[in-house]
Amino acid sequence: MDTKKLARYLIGKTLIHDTPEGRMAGRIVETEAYIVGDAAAHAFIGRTARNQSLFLERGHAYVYFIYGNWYSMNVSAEKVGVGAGVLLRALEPLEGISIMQRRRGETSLEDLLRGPGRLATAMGIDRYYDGMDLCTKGPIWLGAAVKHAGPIRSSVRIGITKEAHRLLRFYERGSPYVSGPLRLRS
DNA sequence: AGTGCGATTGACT
DNA sequence: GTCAATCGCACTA
Repeated sequence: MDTKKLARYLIGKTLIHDTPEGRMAGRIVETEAYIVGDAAAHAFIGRTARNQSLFLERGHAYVYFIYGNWYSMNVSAEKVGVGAGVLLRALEPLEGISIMQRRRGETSLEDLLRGPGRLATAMGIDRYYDGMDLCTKGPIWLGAAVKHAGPIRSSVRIGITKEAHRLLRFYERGSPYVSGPLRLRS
C-alpha cells in the first residue's frame, strides 16, 4: 500500500486517545497524502530531528508544531527509511465529546474536530505522541471503522502553495465534519 | 546569532 | 473576505 492508498484507507477508521480524563475518539473523515518526492512534504528536505517520525515504518505518529500555536498529526506511510505521511485533517466526534469541548471551548460538534490544528487540540495531541505506534493499542491508536463510509472524493490540498494542484486530499462526501470551503466538501 | 516562513486559526471588516 | 498572531525549525554567515 502506498501513501495515497493509505490516505484513502484511513477515511472511516477511528482515532482513539485514552487519557486520565477518559477516552476520546473520532472517525476520520478527511486526510491528505504527502508522498515521496513531493516538494510540499515535510520529508522532502530529508530526515531531520523534527520530521524523523515520517521515516518510521507505516503506522507511526508524526506530530509537528506550526504557526506558533498548533499541532498537527500525520500517520507515517511507507517502510522504514522512506519519508512520507498522511495528514489527518478532520474527524467526526464519537466519544469523549465533553472532554474535547473543554479543551476547545464551547464549539459546535461540527467545528470541534474540523481542521488539523483543531483536532489535535481537542484530542490533546502534542509532540509527546510523536513517534508512537498507532497500529497497536496504547495511549493513542487507530481502530476499525465503526460504520460504513460514504463515497470518498478527492480534491486539491488545503493550506499549501507548493504542489497545491495535486489531488491528494481525500474526504467523505457530504460529511458535515470535513474542513475547507464548501466547494471542497461536496 | 540572525533571518524568513509555515500541511492554521480566530477575530475582524 | 482579509489578516495578524506566534515560535520552532532550517538555513545562512
